[in-house]
Amino acid sequence: MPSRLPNGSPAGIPGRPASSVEERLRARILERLDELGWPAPGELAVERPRDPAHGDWSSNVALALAKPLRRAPRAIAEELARAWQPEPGLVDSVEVAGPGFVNFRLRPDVYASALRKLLLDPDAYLRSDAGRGSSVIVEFVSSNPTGPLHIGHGRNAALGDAVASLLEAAGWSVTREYYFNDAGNQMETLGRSLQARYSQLLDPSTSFPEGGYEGEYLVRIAEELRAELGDGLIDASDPAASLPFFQARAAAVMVESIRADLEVFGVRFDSWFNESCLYQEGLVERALERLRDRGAVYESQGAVWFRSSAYGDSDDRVLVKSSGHPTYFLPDVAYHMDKHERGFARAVNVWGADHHGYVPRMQAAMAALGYEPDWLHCIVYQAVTLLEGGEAVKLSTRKARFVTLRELVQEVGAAVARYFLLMRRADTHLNFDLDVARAQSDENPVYYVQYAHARSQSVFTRLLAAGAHDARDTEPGRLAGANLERLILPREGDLLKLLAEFPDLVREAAVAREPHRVAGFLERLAKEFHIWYHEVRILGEDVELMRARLALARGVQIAVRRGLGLLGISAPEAM
RNA sequence: GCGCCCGUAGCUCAGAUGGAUAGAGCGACAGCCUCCGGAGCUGUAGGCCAGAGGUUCGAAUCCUCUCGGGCGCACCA
Repeated sequence: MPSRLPNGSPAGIPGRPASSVEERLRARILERLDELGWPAPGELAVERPRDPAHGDWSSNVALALAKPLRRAPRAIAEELARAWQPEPGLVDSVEVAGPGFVNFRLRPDVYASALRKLLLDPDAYLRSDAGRGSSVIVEFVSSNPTGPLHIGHGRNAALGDAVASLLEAAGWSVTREYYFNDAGNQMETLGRSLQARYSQLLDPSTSFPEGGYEGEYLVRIAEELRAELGDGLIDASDPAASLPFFQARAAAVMVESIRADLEVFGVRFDSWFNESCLYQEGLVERALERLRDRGAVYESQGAVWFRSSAYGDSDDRVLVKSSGHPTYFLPDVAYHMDKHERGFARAVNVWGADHHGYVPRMQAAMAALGYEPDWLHCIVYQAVTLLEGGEAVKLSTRKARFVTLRELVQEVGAAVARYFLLMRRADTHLNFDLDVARAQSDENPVYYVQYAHARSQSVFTRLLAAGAHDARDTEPGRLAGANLERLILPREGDLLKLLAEFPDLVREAAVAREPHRVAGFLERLAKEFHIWYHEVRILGEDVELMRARLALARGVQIAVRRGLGLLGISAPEAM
């Protein structure tokens, strides 16, 4: 995954959409440097300046070349601007400003043709080639089925799914996988807890195990069990004999319930992976052997250790306890080895902040196994605080006072829940304000974006209702043929430029694995759309102008729908 | 004690690979519906980017330290 893209070949820089305006301008700049006999700078910034007075696009090329050329940046910029040949295709004017910025204004038809491409084939328009078709496995949620999913799992699910979608848009072949720890002693505790709940139905004085899962959901499962199979599930002379049954039952019910919760949330996995398979197929032992072969393992005090400190971790880690049982870590290494052996070119994990300490040891294991340093990427997200009435609602699986993901979705809807969980950077703490999420008002940013989509739809509906046009006149393919030169208002230019940024934004968000950038873009786009909508009348007597404006509205609508789609959020045609 | 994340407007947060005068939403205040959806639009106020040094043409951004907040430091998972 190139986080930094090579500047070498003007013809086609890998990873950038070939059709993107930024890409074309970047290529053109590099051509000019080549003509002048100047080197390409190591890092070339081409970006949209905040201040429109600085042009459509701006580059730091002269500043970056100041050192290698040993000349003043301003002089370099001026020479570059002078050498710029008049050209029909892309650049309209070049200016030098400030300490040596080179500012470009592009020909309007550049943006018009970008809109046409968006209308004709949105998939192709948005698709970049950063992934080049190679495969990546995105593992997320992977919560142990000891209780219902809560809002923290929701952040994980929303992030993992959105990152997966972004990677797909960036040209990766993506597998979404859920890793299910069905072999650990948490599952045993779960079984014991269920068994105790069942016993309590028969004899309320039965004690509940220390550290058990106290949630109400286990009482319900116990009641179902009793209704279904009666009172005789526990042999009084040998209570332990029934434990595996309760464990299996509890696990099966919980997994199904998690799957259903995720379904309601709009998240589906391609694959569910059971930890127990790793043991059954001997992968755990093989992982240990592989580490041993590489000289990364030693024994001490009756335990087997991984020399992780030799691979960047702060301490060595136990793989096999002196009891002879593996730690949690060893099967996890085996699991990642399995991902690698399944042929994935990259792996992405989505982990809660409470696991951030495991990143160095897992990376150490990957290094010891000889994998590329960036084969595994861990996205670590910070905690979610649920606020209601200005107060934090405490979350705790064990103590059972919490709002489940399912309740949250029922309360505010999947769209709002997902948007709120994705609109902030993963590495900041997230305050999820239930009161704002519940509000169907201008407090709620989701509706602002969705409204842009619904609002443009209503224009098409209105047009058709008037009777003079048929449905084909509102089709994107048809509208691509509109005379877009009629879009001469500054607002229309702003919208067109914003739409032209979209492909690069999607690629950058994918490469950085940061879905919140998409949310930010959608809010900007919706804002520009609403301003424009307020300023102009789309439907009117001048049919040519109307068609141009319909094309723009359609382009915005498609971009909003695609962007929301990347976040796993619906784009309603009416609200 | 050590490690990771965070500290930007009253609140919640963006600020891309260091770039030009620090941004948005909400809240507050003042406005806009004979007009395609007012879940909208316009304007005003609000900042020593936690603090102190350093690197450089240039720092909210990189480095060091201090102070705050969160999380993690198991032969648990």
